[in-house]
Formats: sequence, structure tokens, C-alpha cells
Amino acid sequence: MDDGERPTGSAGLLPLFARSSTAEGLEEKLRRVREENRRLAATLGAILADHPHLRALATSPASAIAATATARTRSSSAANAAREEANAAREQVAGVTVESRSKVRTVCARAEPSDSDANLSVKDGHQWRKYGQKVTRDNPYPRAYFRCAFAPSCPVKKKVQRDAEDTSMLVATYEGEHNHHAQSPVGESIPNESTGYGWARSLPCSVSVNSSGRTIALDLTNQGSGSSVQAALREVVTPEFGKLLVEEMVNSLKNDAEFMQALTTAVAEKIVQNIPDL
DNA sequence: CGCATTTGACCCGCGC
DNA sequence: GCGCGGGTCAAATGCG
Repeated sequence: MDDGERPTGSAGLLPLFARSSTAEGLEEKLRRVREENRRLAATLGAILADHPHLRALATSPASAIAATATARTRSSSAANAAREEANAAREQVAGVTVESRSKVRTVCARAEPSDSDANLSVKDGHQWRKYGQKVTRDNPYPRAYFRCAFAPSCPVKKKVQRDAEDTSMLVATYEGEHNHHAQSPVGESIPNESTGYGWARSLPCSVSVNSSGRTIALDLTNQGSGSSVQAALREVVTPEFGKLLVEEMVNSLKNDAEFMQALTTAVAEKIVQNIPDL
């Protein structure tokens, strides 16, 4: 997508990370950063003020967004796994439900239209090697078993199965934790097509959105050249689409105090990194 | 030819 | 103890 294009919903979002080719003074940069911070804080404050009901939703494990995806999940083949994790800590980002216990996470993601039953894939920045497939009793669609292919010693396993009732949904269950960084040896790049799992290990927030728009991953540690929330959002299929995504993301995250704190911290760190002399 | 995927067989845990 | 079902193994197969 053309860098010049920008989803309307993200207009003005974090322009501070835009690369400056000029040798404009660090002071000026700092001023812009501070101004941007003020704007962001004001915007978030206004949003929170306008939607106090979302605070209650966000603090409830059965929050609205989680309910949409989770309900589908639990009513189907993934119900057993989901029930087993009834006491698990829950994390969520718009459109994606992650239920986690210490080492088990269930992730719902919209399947790519091109995904066949034999080609289930939930991209998450890791390389996986399929080692088995099984048709389970309560789901006509086969369950695929994957191991992390990046490191032979990596204990992480992943199960992916199409939802029996909503076949456009994939349910991925992760077991264990990667003992290496989320990176593939041959660079399985996931520019705008990944599902969230990395946030479990890193602070949110670069934004990766799959083409269906139901899956968003945030990873602030993923700040390659030109990479930023703004840049990532530019890769969203259409400006309208991006706007919707932004709204959904904001709605689901803005009342999460932990997320906001993490976001603030991460943004501050990035500012410091971008201004070495600061 | 090497590597990833497929797929049938086998193992193991759990419920009856 | 037995049967069932989920999970894993490993040989066969396909593909680049």
C-alpha cells in the first residue's frame, strides 16, 4: 500500500514516529513528541469519558468483544478446551480472543478464505512444522498438530481446528512457551497478516491485521524501519476498514488499565530510543 | 535430493 | 479390564 495513503480513522495517529529525513533539531523533535503525547492523552480521556459503560465491559471477563468470538468457540468443538480453561486468565484484543492459563492459550481467528481444511494456518510470527492431523469426534473438520520449527528444543505445540459451527473461524490452541524469540530462520515475514500471540510475551503494539480484519496483533517491540502503529494501519486493506479496526481496537483496549499502562510505558521507551540524546 | 507434509499405526490416559 | 478417543510417531509421498 502506498505510504501516502492513510486510513481515515488513523489520521494523525502517532505521526511522531514518521521518519524525518532532515536534520531538524532534537529539541523540535522533543517538542513534537510531547505535543503528540498530550494529544493522545486528551483523545483517550475524551473517549473514556464518552463511553463509561465500556469500562465495566472491559473489567468483566465476559466482555462484549470476547463474548462474540468466545461464544462461537465454546459452542463448538473448542468448547471442551475452553471450559477447561474456565479459570484461566483472559486477554483480548479486538476480534481475537485469547484465553490463557500458565502455558495454554486458545486463540480464535478468522480463517483465510484460501485456507482449506488441509491447510489450516494461524500465522503468529513463528514457524511451525505439522506433525499430525486427526479428525476428532465432536468436529467434522480435522485438527492439525504443529510443533515449533524454529528451535528443535522449543516445547511449544499448536493445535489448529476449524470451528464446527462457524467454519470461517479457526481455533488455535498453544501449549507451552517459546524458549526463543518469535522469529523465523528464513524470515517468515508477517507484514499485515498475523494473529496475536506475540503480545503474550512482549508489550503491545505494532499492529498487524489479517485480510479479514478479524485479527489484530499488537507488538510495540516490532519497530522496524518505518514500522509503527500508523505504518501498520496504512497496510490495512481500505481506509474504511482501517477506521473500523481502530475503533474496535480502541473500544476494547481503552478501558484496560494494564494495557494503558503498558502502552504508556512502551511509547515512552520508544520516544527515548528515537531521541538518543534525550 | 532434501525437506516438509501426509497419513495410518501405535501409545496412553480416562471413563465405564 | 476394556474400549474409546486424543495425541504422537514414523514411513511414504510430494514438491521445489
